[in-house]
Amino acid sequence: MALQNAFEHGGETRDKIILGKILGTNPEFRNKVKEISGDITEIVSSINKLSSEEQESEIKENFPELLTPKEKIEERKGLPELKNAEQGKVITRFPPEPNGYPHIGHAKAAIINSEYAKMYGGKFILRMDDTNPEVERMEYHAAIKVGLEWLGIEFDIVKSTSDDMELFYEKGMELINLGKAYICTCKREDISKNRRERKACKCSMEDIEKNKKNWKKMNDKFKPGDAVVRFRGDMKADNAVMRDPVLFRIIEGKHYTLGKKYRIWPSYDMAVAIEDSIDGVTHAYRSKEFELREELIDAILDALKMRKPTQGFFSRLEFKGMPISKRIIKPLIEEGKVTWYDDPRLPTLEGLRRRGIKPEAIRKFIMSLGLTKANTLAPFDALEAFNRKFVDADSIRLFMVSNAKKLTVKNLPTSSVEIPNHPINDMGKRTIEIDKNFYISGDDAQSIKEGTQIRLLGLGNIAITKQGIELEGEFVENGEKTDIPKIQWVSQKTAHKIKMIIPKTLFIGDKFNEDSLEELDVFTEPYYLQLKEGEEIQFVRFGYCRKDSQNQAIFTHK
RNA sequence: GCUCCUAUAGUGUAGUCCGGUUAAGCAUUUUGGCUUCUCAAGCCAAAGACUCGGGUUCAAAUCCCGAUGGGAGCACCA
Repeated sequence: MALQNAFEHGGETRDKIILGKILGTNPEFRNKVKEISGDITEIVSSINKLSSEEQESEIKENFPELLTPKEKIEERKGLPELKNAEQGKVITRFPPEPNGYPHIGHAKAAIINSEYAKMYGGKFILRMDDTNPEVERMEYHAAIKVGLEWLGIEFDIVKSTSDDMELFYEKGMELINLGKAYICTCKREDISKNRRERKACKCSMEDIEKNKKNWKKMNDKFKPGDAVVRFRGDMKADNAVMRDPVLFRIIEGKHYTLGKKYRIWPSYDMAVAIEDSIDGVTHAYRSKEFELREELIDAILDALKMRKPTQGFFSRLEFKGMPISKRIIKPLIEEGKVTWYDDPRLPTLEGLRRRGIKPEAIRKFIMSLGLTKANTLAPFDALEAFNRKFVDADSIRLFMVSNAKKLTVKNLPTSSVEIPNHPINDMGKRTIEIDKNFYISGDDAQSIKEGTQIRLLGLGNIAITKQGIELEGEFVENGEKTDIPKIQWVSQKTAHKIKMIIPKTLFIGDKFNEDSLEELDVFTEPYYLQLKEGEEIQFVRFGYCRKDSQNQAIFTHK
């Protein structure tokens, strides 16, 4: 063994390493460490005296099997195992609030939870967490559904938290009757101040009868802000969330599905605790800003003697320079700095879709990030790499020239060429009508020298006879030379002009990048018009792009 | 300020729970090479990491203590 190690590490080994290896493979030696370590030191020093050639021949002679390369360790596939999980009995859930457009962060929560359900052959619930009528809208509700559908996520149950309003009241009443909750009529600022200073207010001293009366008053007399229901936690707790948090409050706004039917609404903690418990959720995973709520949710369920789910947390996912929060995106839209939530510079699902990112790539990408709690500020190119793999196999290759320069070619033998749509896969061919007038890219035109040859891809070699603002060339019969620039081209007579949109990082540091959207006028082949909207294409030597419309393409990535 | 979470190559992670069979695996990025009528894809190779300081131990990325960096909570938002 020592011999092998020495050989693998440049002819030198160390006794500590060998000792570790022996104890690792043969745990029975672990209580005899003292006895064997002397032997090891001896063996190691004798081996280190040998030259590496001697070591090698020694191995060949006595232990030839050691020379076969070591097998690589296999990496764990998929997500880490769940605690307390039983095959077939796992229920997970994704509870978005319909208060905005879905983004990559939603995708992470939805994908992780749905993967877990799949992994254990369990069920997956979509629950619209709609307990704040002031900010929720049908528009967002619909957008979330569309986004999830696009991602290819399937649900066994779809519901809304507000379906269970009567149950919340029932449980709220129960908590009041148990003395585990009380009505607080203090001012908002005082509550906040007391929580900060860990002081109880006198409302918390009121008896159950008074609380019951006040609960009724919340339904009719009290105005929003006059009274809230608070959980009797522990005002001295280190975890600030436990300092008598709000369970119910009065909101008079119109709910997007229930209208004005209710005016007392449960808070997040109350709603999540009850819902997860009655929905049978076994594992509740959410992003880690909720970590402190774990204790509270358990406490609420304990007080009600209800079943508790296993909770877990993962880091938030954001991209460098791509804001996720409505607080930042909304003003950008209002100022016209981005067009809408589907702007390809945005990490919204709509934005990613429009940019040409495939749902499978998002799924793979998110799975690759794992369940870490360390902050993830992923670079976009990691997502791009996954996407490229999905997109490459069935992206039609088309010619496109930017900053077009004219090229006139003499002696062309044909008036049309047939070009395959994909270099490897059979995706058919297209025929391009040509005459002597071409466009080539400005960058290429500049680097070409007079008197040299170039190859127009799919067409043949051209000897350049004149360089300048416009180029001239002559067709070369047996264009066998391959060690020359090979460039894409477009026929002038059929050239189709489109706008190429290149999205870039939206923010540099925390400053809006004024050059985050580059627009180019480019020419492509008429075949572009026959492609479906939304199709992914690769403009040869330029990159992958998504057809946005007949006159516009969006650059996806290299 | 108080409380909690977190720290592995340029980047993202595996390994950490239960210390040794791995002088740290994978992906991405970068750089070379092969292949090619694309600067794509594919194939091969190279480069590159355990935040710092103590402690425990024969042995620490792994356990303990401390420091430092990053994030979150301290809402009648979720």
